[in-house]
Parts: sequence; structure tokens; C-alpha cells
Amino acid sequence: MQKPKRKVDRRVLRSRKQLSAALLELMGEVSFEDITIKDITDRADMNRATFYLHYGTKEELLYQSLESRFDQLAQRIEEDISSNPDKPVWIDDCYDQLVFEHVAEHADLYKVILDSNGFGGIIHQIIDYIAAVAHRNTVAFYGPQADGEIPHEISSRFVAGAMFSLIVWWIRNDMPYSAQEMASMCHRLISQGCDDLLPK
Amino acid sequence: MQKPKRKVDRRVLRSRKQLSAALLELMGEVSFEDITIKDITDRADMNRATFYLHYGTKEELLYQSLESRFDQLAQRIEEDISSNPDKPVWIDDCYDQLVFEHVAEHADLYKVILDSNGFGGIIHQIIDYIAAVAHRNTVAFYGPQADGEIPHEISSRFVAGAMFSLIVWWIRNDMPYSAQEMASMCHRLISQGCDDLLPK
DNA sequence: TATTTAAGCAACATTGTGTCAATTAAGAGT
DNA sequence: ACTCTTAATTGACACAATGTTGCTTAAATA
Repeated sequence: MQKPKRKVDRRVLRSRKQLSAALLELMGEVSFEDITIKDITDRADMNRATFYLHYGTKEELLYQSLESRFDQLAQRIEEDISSNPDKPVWIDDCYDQLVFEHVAEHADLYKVILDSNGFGGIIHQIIDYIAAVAHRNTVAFYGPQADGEIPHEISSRFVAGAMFSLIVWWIRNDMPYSAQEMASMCHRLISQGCDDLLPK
Repeated sequence: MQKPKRKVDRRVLRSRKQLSAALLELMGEVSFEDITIKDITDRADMNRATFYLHYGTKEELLYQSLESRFDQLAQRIEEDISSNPDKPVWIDDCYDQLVFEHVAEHADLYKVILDSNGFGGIIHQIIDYIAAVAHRNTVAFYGPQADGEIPHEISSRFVAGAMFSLIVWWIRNDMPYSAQEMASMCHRLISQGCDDLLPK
């Protein structure tokens, strides 16, 4: 096992790589929905039929294009954790920082993915909406932003995303807790944070 | 101004209502992407051309169908806030609860919207991914779930959503802070919560 | 080199889209 | 009740994207 046994034809790898690159390129120019299979294969300089030899839909292509990047991040985190097994992972910023660095590194990709998204960006509209309300309340309650303190813009985004995520989880799991319970847990996490969960 | 002056033709209102109902009905059965204009107008018992008299795309129809519900929630929160102007909005769960109650009330709608979303649900996949990592770390750091404590399942969703939202904001605003700064703020909010921002 | 198989090519039926002109019928205002 | 306005219906149209097929060419592997 000196070399990983070459089982996939080079041409296959080459085609897939070209298709992936072409799609990401196009996504920087026009919205994902407006991209056709023909657009992709044209950009990749290959026949349209070739696309179907590898993928069924453009969504499939996109998803597989992303997987490698995710795996890369996962591996990096894995290494970090296993190389310092005693370091409490939540105690410092290291883990979070790996994530943000990863995003920064692939900013071009994530930008096109996250910029305008499904249903004409309905998810962003929902989060934006929550963030706007949260921002108003933050200002009302915490007052104007203190010097050197975390900007309200950030904390309201934080709150909005957290709430959104809990709502999605709640809905998709058929509401295993009451609205009152969810609100209570949500509120506690927002105001006190996770360290509140530490055994006293 | 005794009555709101009727300016829009009843037929228009009726058609739009039917189209909206038809779309939401269909979204409970098949995925949004697979729904055609013809499917919608068939379900609404009207001609396909009629659709184009009101909307340009099905996304437009969906968005307008949602607006009324959003406004409803916004109004409810507004009322709550202005009726108790002195009550610190973040101090209790009341505001959060309004949100979760609203979602519960329109669960059927939100379920279809949030269930499978753009790019074949790529956003959910990203959040799921972060949540999985967060969950592992939560268990490793906070130990097994304490009795009566917030379930790790919830707190990891909370963390995932918050991070996702910050990442999106960061990317869409062309990264106005460094990865290190973002990680630091993110981590502090996660562990200490928003009350940490209160003036001492 | 011989064999395998990916990619190219051209054509095809199918389906959804968006628009249009002419017609019918329902609502609004008097 | 009558008239004017305009929404909705209908059938048709050109256009574009899809997914598949049979055959050919050429590249990679062993």
C-alpha cells in the first residue's frame, strides 16, 4: 500500500473537478437557481450529456463540491482536539477560531452559498427579521453600546441565529417541549450562556 | 372613513387567497422546487394565465403569503412591549414565548417552509454539521446531562444556530472583524451570555 | 498493444415557461 | 337595474431546459 490504489479513472476526476469549478464560478456571477446544466457544461468545456454521467442534478454537484471543504474543517478540528486531549475545548477560543478561519479561507465559496439562498433567501429574511427585533430590544435594555464591548449588531445576530436554530429544531422534531419550556430554555441560554450549565 | 374604502376587486382577493392556499397545501405534499405554476393553478381551480396576472414567480407568491403572518407576530410583540413599557424585555421569557407560541400556532406553515429548504436543504446541513460538533464537545466538557438541566441536544442547537448566524453576518458584511475577534466574541457570548454585557 | 470505458456528438420527446388576443362574466358605481 | 370596468378564461404560441439514447472517438489502464 505505497500508493492509494487508483481505482477511479483520471478522466472522471478531471471532469468532476471541472464541473465543480464551473459551478462555483457561475455562482459568483448569477444566482444558483438561474444556472442551467448547459451553463455549467459550457463553462466546463464539455458536453451536456457528460454531466449526467456524474450527477443527477446541480444540487447534487454543489453538495459534493462542499463536502470536501467540510471534511477539511472537520479534520482540522479533530486534530486540534486530539493533539491537546486535556485542554477543555470550550474554555478558550481556539475551536471557534478554527471555524472562523476556515470560513475566511473559503470566503469566496461561502459567500455565494450563503448570500442568496433558497426561496429567494427566505431563511435570511427570517433571521434578519428576528435580528431586527432583537437589536431594538438590546438597545432598549442594555443601553448604548459600551466602549470595548461586543457591538449590539453582533449580539443581536447571535440571538437571532440561536433562536432561529431552536425554532427549526423544535418544529422539525414535532415540538417535543411546550412553547413555554422552549422560551424558558432559550431565554436562559441567551442571558446566562452555556457555562451556567456547568456543575456547581 | 367609516369603512376602509374598498379599492381592490373582490375577485382579486379571492384569486390570491386561493393561490396562496393552494401553494401551502401543495408544499405539505411535495417539495417546493417540484411545484409548478400549473400545479398551483390546478389546485386553485383556475387558469394558469391567471397566476401571471398576480405574481411573477411562485417565490413571490410564497413570500407574500408569509408576510401577513410575520406582521401578525410583529404586531403582537409591539403590543406587548408598549403595554408594559417599564418591564425590562429581556428579564423574563415573555417576549421569547410570544415567538414560540406564534410558531406553534402556524406550525403547519413553518414546517413546510423550514423542512426542506434551498439547495436541497444545504443550510440545514450546515447547521446540523455544526450542531453535531458542538454536541460532541458539549458532552465532553459539560459531562452527561444533569437532571432538570437543559438538554445537550438543545444547547448544541443553540450554539450551532448562533455560530451560523454570526458566520453569515460576517461573510455578508465582508468580514469587518478578524477571525480571531469573531471567535472571541462568539465564544464569550456562548459561554457567558448576553447579561455579561450589562454595565457592572 | 489490447481492452475498457469516459467523453463527445446530435437528435429526440417531454415538460414548464411566459405571453397574447379574443371572449366571457363578475363586480362596482350610478 | 343598467352600464362600465376589469378580472378571469381559453387556446395557442414560441422558447428553453431537461433527461435520455445510439453511435463514435479517444484516452487511460493493465
